[in-house]
Amino acid sequence: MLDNLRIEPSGVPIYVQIRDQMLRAIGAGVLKPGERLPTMRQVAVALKIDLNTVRHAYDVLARTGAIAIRPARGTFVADAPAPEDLSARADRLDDLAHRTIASARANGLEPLAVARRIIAIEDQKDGSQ
Amino acid sequence: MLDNLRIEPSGVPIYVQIRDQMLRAIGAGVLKPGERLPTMRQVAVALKIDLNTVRHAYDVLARTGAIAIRPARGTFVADAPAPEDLSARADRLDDLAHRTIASARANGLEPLAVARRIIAIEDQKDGSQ
DNA sequence: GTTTCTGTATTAGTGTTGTCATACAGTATG
DNA sequence: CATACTGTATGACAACACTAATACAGAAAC
Repeated sequence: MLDNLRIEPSGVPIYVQIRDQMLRAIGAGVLKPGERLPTMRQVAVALKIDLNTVRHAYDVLARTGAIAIRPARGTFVADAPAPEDLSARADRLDDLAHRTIASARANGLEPLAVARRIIAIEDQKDGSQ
Repeated sequence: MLDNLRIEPSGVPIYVQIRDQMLRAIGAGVLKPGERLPTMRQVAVALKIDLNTVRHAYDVLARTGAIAIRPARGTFVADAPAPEDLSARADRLDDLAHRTIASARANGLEPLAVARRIIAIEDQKDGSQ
């Protein structure tokens, strides 16, 4: 897990990059429910960033229920995958939706038009499958 | 037009509120292509905000081609976009849609769910205005 | 050409965000 | 209890976003 972590100077906040990679690892099953995550320090050292930056990422994940932080013991992938995963998922969905809307507006596009386009693209894929 | 402008302390930046209301007015046909917008000062005075805040909003609108600013003469709703603009616009729309789909997939989300969420958020905004 | 209207530019204050260095406190193991 | 691990907390910093006060410059009308 640790070896797969990467951060790049893309303008995207480091803690967001970590958060996303953790979510992906959990979603892909690389990290299973109950499994222990790399410690904050391990990540900090591996990526050469500050401990608090990792903490920030873990905090967000904990707040959305994706992981459980146990002080002085470590952090673990949340074991109740059903409800917690759903809420974390809803948060990510909301986040992506809002970012897309902001992006659309910034480019003079109608958010609704973007939504319709996405639906059209997806429908087309269904037809060809 | 001027009378319909409102800003509220919602945490949303003032210039964004103005920008959105202008975009809506243009989209709804309240402001027609070629028509003159309220001057920056008129808006500033009417809303009791700074001239530069209005300028910020107008700048964003101008950068996306929604309006045309003519120094010392006023600002005007952009004429109906040329065919090339329309196709460029379609390209940007397509691009954003695809990027959003990719982003959704990378995060284990259903693109269609994101589209539906965008629609829901936008509908909610309409209702609250 | 003076006045009065337009948008433009400069500068500054305020708050938030992202990151970091450093010190702290709880847990486990011997 | 000593040690080596966990996560936690505090304070500082730079960068940025947002808003504002103020002064500038071009166009138009008289």
